[in-house]
Amino acid sequence: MKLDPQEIEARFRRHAVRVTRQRAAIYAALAETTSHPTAEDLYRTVKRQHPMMSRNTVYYTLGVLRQAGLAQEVNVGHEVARFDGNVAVHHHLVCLGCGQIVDVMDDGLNQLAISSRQARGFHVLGHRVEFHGYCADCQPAGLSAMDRRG
Amino acid sequence: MKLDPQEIEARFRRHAVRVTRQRAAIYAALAETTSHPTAEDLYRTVKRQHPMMSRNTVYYTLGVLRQAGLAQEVNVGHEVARFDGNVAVHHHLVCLGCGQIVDVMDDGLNQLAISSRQARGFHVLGHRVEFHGYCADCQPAGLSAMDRRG
DNA sequence: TGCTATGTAGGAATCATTCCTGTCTAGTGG
DNA sequence: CCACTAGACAGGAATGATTCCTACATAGCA
Ligand SMILES: [Mn+2]
Ligand SMILES: [Mn+2]
Ligand SMILES: [Zn+2]
Ligand SMILES: [Zn+2]
Repeated sequence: MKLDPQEIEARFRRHAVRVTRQRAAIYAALAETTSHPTAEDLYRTVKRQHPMMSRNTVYYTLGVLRQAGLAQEVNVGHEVARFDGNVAVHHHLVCLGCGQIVDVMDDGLNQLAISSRQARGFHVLGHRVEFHGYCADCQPAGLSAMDRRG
Repeated sequence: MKLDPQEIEARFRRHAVRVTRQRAAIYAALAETTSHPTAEDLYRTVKRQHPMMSRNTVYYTLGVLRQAGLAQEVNVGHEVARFDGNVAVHHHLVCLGCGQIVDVMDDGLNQLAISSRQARGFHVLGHRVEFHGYCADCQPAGLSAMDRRG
């Protein structure tokens, strides 16, 4: 959904992030999609309105947004970094075929704990769950509807 | 624990992996540790016994072992790839301070499911849970024992 | 024991990300 | 409203893990 420039500016100020055209454009591109774009995706998107935009600014800005808590990095497998403007606690479902990443909002998953015996003295701060499988468009041919049940 | 060369050869043959000194050495180094080493770690370890070993062979072999189901890649954050000779289904606990990765074997975590409403037509094959926090050696100074409870 | 598909060593190439440097400007205080 | 300065920007160079390429070696098999 389209994000009001005023709202973007308000969020930046609330998080002590300096307001610039480039940042607003990058954040808008990130926050208005649920596709978990790469830095390069954002660069291409934003370059349409800002032809002078450099990749460096995209990377730098993503770092700033991340530190400010306005964005997070999502890592799937060892592919290029993908970014998420949704900073609510949530998890992901990844298609092994086309690489798309879908949000999974599920309170149950947010409650996962680890037994203290397994915690090995760690102070655990959080966790991340990543489901993988094939999306409807990528189901391998040999996979029948029956196999898909459950 | 030390792994018998005979056992290594047996596993290779069972998984239709050609037996070479280099592979046996790489697999031994990987399977005898629980530290989830990087390719570079394995290269350095194995190079002591095999001075001619090339990095390429390490990468190539890790690919072969992975396809054969004798190793898996573990990705934490966007750091360099780490490898795991433990192919049983299990999860990980990552220290945000020193980067160490500890195995978490917990049947409960292996049972996680996703509601069909959230599955969005995906055929889900598996999932991965990654806990993060600070290990005993890396607990931030400001963190008291009280905070650590729970 | 020889053949052939595969593996290996070493070096070049790739490419996402980071680093560097010289402008430029948002925010601020006078 | 103006000037100052910390921080942001563009563009290009550097980095570094991983992959690619190629000529030589060897495991597995008849
Ligand atoms: Mn998300
Ligand atoms: Mn493990
Ligand atoms: Zn797909
Ligand atoms: Zn630690």
